[in-house]
Amino acid sequence: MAMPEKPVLEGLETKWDARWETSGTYAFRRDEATRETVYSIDTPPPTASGSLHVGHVFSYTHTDIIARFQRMLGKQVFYPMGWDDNGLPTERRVQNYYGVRVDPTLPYDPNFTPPNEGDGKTTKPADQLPISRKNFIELCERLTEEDEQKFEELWRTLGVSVDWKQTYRTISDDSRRTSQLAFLRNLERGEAYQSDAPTLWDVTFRTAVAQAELEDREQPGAYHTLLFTSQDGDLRIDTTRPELLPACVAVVAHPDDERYAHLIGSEVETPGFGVKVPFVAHPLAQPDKGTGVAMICTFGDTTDITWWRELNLPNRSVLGFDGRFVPEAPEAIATDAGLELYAEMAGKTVFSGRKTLVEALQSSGRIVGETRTITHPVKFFEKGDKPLEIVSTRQWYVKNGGREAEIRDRLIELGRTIDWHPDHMRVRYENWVNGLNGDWLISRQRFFGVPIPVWYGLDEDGNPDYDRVILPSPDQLPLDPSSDVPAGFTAEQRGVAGGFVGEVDVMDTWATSSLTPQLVGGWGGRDDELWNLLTPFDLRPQGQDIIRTWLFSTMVRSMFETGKAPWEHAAISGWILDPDRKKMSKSKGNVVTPQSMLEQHGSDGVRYWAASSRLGMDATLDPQNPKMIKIGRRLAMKVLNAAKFVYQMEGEAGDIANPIDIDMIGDLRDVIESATESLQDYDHAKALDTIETFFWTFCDDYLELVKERAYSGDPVGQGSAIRALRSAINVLLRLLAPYIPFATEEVWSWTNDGSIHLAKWPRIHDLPTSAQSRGMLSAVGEALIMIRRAKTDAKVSQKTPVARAVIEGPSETIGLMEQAASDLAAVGRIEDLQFVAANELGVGELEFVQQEEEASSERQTPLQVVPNEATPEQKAAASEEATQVLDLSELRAELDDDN
RNA sequence: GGGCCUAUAGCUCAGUUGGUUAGAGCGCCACGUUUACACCGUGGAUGUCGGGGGUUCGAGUCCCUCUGGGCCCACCA
Repeated sequence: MAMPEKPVLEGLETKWDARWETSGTYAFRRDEATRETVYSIDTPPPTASGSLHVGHVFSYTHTDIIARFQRMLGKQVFYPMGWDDNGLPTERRVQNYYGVRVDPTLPYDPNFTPPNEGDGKTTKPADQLPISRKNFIELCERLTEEDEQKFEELWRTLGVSVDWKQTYRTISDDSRRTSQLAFLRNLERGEAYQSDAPTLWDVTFRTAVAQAELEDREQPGAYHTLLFTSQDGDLRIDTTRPELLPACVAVVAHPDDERYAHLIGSEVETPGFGVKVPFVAHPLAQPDKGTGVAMICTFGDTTDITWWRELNLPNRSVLGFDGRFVPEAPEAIATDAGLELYAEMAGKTVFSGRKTLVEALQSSGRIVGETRTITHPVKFFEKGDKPLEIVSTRQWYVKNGGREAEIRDRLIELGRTIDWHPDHMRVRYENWVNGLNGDWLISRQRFFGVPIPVWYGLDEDGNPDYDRVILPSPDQLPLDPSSDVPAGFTAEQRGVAGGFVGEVDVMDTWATSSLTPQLVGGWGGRDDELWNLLTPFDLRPQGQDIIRTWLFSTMVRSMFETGKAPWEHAAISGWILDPDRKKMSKSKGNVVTPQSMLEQHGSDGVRYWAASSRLGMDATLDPQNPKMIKIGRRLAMKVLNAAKFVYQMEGEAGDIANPIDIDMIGDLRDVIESATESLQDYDHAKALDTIETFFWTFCDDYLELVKERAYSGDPVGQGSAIRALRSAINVLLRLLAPYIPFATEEVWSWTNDGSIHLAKWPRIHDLPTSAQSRGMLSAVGEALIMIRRAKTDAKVSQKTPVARAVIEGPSETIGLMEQAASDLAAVGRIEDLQFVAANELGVGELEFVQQEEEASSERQTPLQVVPNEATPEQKAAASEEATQVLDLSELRAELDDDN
């Protein structure tokens, strides 16, 4: 391919993405693969309905660098891409985009067309058109497909070397089948079970949520002091949730609290409702909180659940699934006044129920003192807008060690079998495992997701008997129990006494994405050969925020299925912070769209920015001034230009004979060794630093130094230089290829047929000389700097000819410099270049060294070259003197004569 | 309350098992258009290594402690 007159970065993304696609550059060549030669990646599936942000670009670049490195090492890289279309984000987006909502009672309409087709408007639920579940799911599939197209375009622009034939969607038939199969196997082995128990509940979405989906938010609240009645008279109890008083089942104090010891075992009466409840003791009660006595309600918080369980208390729930007080008062409320009070609260929300109760008790004098407002952390569903309530419902769970120490220990053990990058991320995993307080709740009362594939038998009254679980046969999968019929039944028996009813819940989105290795790897009899080829996967790359969800849940599923960890390495990327060191997020309005970033600065530049951060380290990005991206762009540009410069040198490559050429290649050998080692250790940033540092030295010093010789016509010197230059460029391109794949591929194409990304990673025995570096390049670089500085100090062009120059320094350094004397003289335009050993004190104790200043009096163009070790005073003196005697007009004249 | 990470030049960051005078890039200042590169080149200035204490011949590095920043978990009466 022809080398362009003036190489540019613009357009390289489109050009090369298309060629990589048609050439199948990144295709996984299965027939050529064995487990030993495969490098398999368990790529994170981005949420299809979200938008990609710079954080994605950041972490996917990290993964891509590893993928490209491994590919160049000769591995068959299995690098798939998946999309997570399950879950609430999709559901919500579809509701708003099409203006619809699910009504599960409606029949499927095959000719349905959505009322709206546009993004950006949030329609109110009242305006949304009710449609059947199946129609809704079809819309979800349609919209996510459109989203996935956009995502793919972005990844292609970024140069992520994914094999686009290896893609999966978590809503596809295969994925649903895999997910349901894995669930049924968990069920078969007793790892999945259903239980009717208090559950954290989001009243807006009307679904149960799992521990991993919780987050605390600071909320305003208020302490009220209620007066209960004990055998001693008034008993003061502080609470922030007075509205749960009708659900009060006991009051509790710490067993060692002497103030209340005599009351333990007695009964007290609740204010307003007149219910007698036991006074119990429990170590979780904190004497210093409030009055030291707490009321136990079903259920105000998770501590209530613990008390309720451990103290074997009755359940008097008052909040319904909609977060409102249920119509019927708990049976324990028997007084007329109590029933009347409850009737006022029934049907109200938590907020107005509280108001009603507080006003009633204040007027009857059973709330005393001032209410004290506070702010305190309250549990929320991470995607929800209202505080979670706790309701008792039947739900499906998968064991995760939250209740069994033995499972926890195995999970910790498996976590130690994988290499974490960085290593301390393992601690986060272990902290999470050790802090679990319940099994994994996988059922969700939602519509879009993978259905739980079971039915229940109906008794003779037509009520479901949840103990009679009817299971499908594996060949029925994937299935939807609300439309499919279990074996041995007919469709007419659905909902009929003695018949069956389908489970209406779907699985948590993590229940499917915890199976990404299985989804993409052909598990479950779909492709056993592939599964054996890929597992355990080599790499799980992901963000640190989803260690507790994705990483953990994948580990759980793998432990139950295989008894092993699903991967050998986990690479954890950090956050993107804005200039104020805040995590970037949509709600803060400080996000930059990756598309605009890539368009504006080019993919190689953006990749460079991402690559300069180590795994696990947060990176800053100032969208107004993306410094690192600009530097990356400059590097890519320099690669194009330096390579072009080298390739346009005419002349035959000869043997590497010149000492400086040998030494440069020797330095390059060290770079290859160091960069390879870093990359094998998943330290892409360190490798890049090593490569880049050498590359700039190569351009600024070596290339400048030898270019005169490369053009000289001296067959030996020229041949050596050209050979060295071409070898070095060739190696440097390959070293940089994982980082800046577009610029390097462009340059590679000028002199090669195949893709650089399928070229072999450089090895030291490929170099044209096996000699070790003696540090000549850096010594000569020093000399170059001295010469340049002298000219800069003299305020003359670097091109200015010099009659005589003397370089001083320690004899060892001088010796190295001397071997490049002719190159130095050529680049410095020095007629008479001499080297003088300075006294032995040299390095280390410079301030005592008296440097002799050399000056040529000939032709009155003195150039003083002062070794870098000189003190600032000496430098100043030298420069001053030189300036004084310098005849600039004469210099200019000489320069003009040259031209 | 428990845990993890982090603090080095104005900014973003390197700094290996402790070892001469702590580095790079950006920015800044000065100079310069040279057989590729103005999306450019050359050179220069820039530090209480967050504070305090300790170990050591020697500490940015190891230990203790305090402080700031970030994150996770627990608490939620």
